[in-house]
Amino acid sequence: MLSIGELSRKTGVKVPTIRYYEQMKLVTAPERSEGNQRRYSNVELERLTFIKHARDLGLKIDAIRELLDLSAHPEQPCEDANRIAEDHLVATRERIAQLQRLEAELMRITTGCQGDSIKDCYVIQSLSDHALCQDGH
Amino acid sequence: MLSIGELSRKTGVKVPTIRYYEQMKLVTAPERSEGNQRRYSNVELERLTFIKHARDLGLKIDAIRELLDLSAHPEQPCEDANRIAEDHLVATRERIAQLQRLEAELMRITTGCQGDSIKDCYVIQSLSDHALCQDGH
DNA sequence: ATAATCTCTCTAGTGACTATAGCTTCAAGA
DNA sequence: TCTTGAAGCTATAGTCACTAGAGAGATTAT
Ligand SMILES: [Zn+2]
Ligand SMILES: [Zn+2]
Ligand SMILES: [Zn+2]
Ligand SMILES: [Zn+2]
Repeated sequence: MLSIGELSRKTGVKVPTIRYYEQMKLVTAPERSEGNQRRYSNVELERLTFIKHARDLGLKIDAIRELLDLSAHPEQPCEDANRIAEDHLVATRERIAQLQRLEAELMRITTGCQGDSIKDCYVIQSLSDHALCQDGH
Repeated sequence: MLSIGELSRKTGVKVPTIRYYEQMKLVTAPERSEGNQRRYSNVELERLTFIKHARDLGLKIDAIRELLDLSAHPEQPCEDANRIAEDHLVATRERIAQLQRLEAELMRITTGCQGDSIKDCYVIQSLSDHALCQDGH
């Protein structure tokens, strides 16, 4: 049986975050010691490891909840799990594309200023006037 | 003189957001009509246009506040403005790089599943076991 | 036994908005 | 002028995924 601190060290999830996940019903409330402290078994260790990995990959809590529910039904088809992962991949790609447009614009802006005074600063001018931009953001 | 709705339409910033910016002291409280409604001049239109553009480029409110303060002193050197823009460019690039690592991992995961049942689902397995990943995230 | 560390609950704060409720004001048509 | 409907007002709470802090109690090591 693990204390919350030990579970935290093993998973890399911070102690207050574990308690937050319990509140959000992402993990079920574990057993308690005589003195009311949480005591975790390997089942919870594995579940929290799953959650951590999914969060690190950028999945939202709701998506993770769905995936956890699905993994509790091993005989069901896995199309829903695949769809969740694919949707997240698509969203990630869209986010990358958007950030790349911003990157191009920011590069143009930062390299355009010769470091004179504010009244001639190309950074300030560019922010004041979107017409100087190459792209629609 | 513009009402808040007209200002919203001209800038693309939603009405509640304009009021929020006023609360955050990003824009100063404008004049009021006899009936206590906000009335904006072109000064505020330009300022809000600047803010909108900076937000669209991903700058944080605090950075925008600094840039607005700087642009009020036209004779000062502009190195601080350049630094803010460059810092944001660096942060944007880091974010892109991180998302690209996630994208690669998600692509591997989503293409790895042949759509069988949950107990054989490669999506679920990958989330359970970071050792299957190619990269550290 | 004592000290150091951990854990408990509860509340509030973060960033940048968004939504709702219940009210008042404004502008335009009849 | 009266009326109606849109727009605006304030204040409060909700979003997401945590993070910080206070003040009390539990556990562990010496
Ligand atoms: Zn400059
Ligand atoms: Zn632009
Ligand atoms: Zn699958
Ligand atoms: Zn991984």
